[in-house]
Amino acid sequence: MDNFEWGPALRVGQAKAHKTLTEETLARLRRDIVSGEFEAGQKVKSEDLKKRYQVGTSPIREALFQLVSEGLVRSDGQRGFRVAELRQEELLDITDWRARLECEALRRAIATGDMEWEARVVAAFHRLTRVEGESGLDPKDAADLWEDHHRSFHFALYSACGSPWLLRFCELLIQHGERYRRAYISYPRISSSITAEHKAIMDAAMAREGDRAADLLERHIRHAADLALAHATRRPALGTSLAKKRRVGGMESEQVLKSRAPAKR
Amino acid sequence: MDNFEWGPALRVGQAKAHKTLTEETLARLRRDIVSGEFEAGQKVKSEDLKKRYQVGTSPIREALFQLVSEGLVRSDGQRGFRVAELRQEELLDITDWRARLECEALRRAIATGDMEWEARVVAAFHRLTRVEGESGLDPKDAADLWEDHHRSFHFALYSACGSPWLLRFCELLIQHGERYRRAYISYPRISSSITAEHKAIMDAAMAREGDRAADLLERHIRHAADLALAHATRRPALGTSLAKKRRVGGMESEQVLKSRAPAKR
DNA sequence: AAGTGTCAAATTTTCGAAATTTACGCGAAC
DNA sequence: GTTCGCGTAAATTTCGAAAATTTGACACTT
Repeated sequence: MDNFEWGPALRVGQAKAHKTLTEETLARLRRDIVSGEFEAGQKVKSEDLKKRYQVGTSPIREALFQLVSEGLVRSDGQRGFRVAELRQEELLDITDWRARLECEALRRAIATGDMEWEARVVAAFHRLTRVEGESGLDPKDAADLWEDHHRSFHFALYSACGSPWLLRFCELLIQHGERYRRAYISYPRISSSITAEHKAIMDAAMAREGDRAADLLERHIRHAADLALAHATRRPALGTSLAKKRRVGGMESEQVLKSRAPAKR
Repeated sequence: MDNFEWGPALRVGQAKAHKTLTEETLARLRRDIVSGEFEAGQKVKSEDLKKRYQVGTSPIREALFQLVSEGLVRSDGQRGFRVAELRQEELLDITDWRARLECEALRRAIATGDMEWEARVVAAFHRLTRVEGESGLDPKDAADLWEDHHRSFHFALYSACGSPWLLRFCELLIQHGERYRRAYISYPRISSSITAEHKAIMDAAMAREGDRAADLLERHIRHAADLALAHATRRPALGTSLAKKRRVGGMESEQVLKSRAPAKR
């Protein structure tokens, strides 16, 4: 509990109530970018954001600048902001480093984690499985909820790694990884195999079997990325190198592209 | 040439002229924090910064928020900003990751770097050695100048690693490492042994001997950190609780609180 | 056609002041 | 002597509008 100095970014559950408008806006904006509410490469006009989040110029810009530093947003000279593009290349990079760093973090946590860490992991896993059964929610909300808890579960696993910097790097990579996954796979179906993977990782961690846990985790990470890549190549339109985000008139693109409209309320 | 999407942070030389006030303020503020112009843990009042940098509220706050994300500044709820503290523990963490990640980056660059990369490295080294001979400057300015080129040299070495994320992580770590070094060693004397280390690393890299280069680089990084730690324990005032970090024996005590005065225009 | 220059609209950046919130001092009560 | 309240001062956050910059269109020339 002394290694959490950083990033209110990924906290969920009894998250500290966001106190300033900037913090709140940051969290919302980040969520909306990661969840694909904004398209990759899209220009974000502060005027739009002001209307969307009902705040003034300052909180918007302050939040945007933090996201620039996190790599989710890019700021072009005096020409405003854009959502970061998606490139398959980058997904590979992210996946490699996730595998490297998260496995290392998990090993360290397993080596040194105490009972409190175990409790955090078990609790996070429990919440994750609970949330998977949740019904009666708008699909988008359900996805958001699941992703929140998914992130929390992973983060809990690493939370006892003892290295704030490692934790921070994992935090960034997880976030970006999630964005790729959600962009490429319009809806993350919560297959039971994923759940099984999580359980296996947790079991290995609780049994303090570092090698096995790391191995399972690496598979888990690569599996997710492979799945995303498979979808990506199937419908190559997303964001990247295709200059114009021209909606190709095919039937397949109809349903998958342009997955969701901005915040229906 | 395609891996530099991130961070105007560490560019030097023909850096793109900072266009917005926010960017310029960010660069200046970062430099002043890293160089120790602001003390660790010190509260930074936006009013003071406005006067110091002669800009309005927005650029100040926008810059501060980016630094929060980089870990150089912390934002306490609605209670303003503080310069991040220094902890010997964290220096160890940073050093470990620098050794790991920078060596990896160097290996990759050596494996795949092209002639342009070689040219960048050689040029950066040349500038660094040139700057070391520079005389007739205010010591602080000389230090700033040297550090700029030192950073550039390291960054050039890794620039061909092919992984934007790795590069970004190195960028962050180098920055923080520099802050620790400069905080602990009030004035970095440019010993000829440091220069020799740089030359050895460069030679190994140009000879495409990855193992040797990585080994030298790791020594270089750890050497710098050890030096800093030695100074740190000699005058324990800096930052926070000295905790119980051993690492380097030496006489403690000898209170030389307060290494340098803030600001000074 | 292609290039150029100008002007207006749109957008971003920046400022300064209002609105909130926190910090501090001082007296009263226990 | 300490703790609690309360009111004022100081600082931070937030807003909205002014200033500066970019974008796009249109006419004009080559």
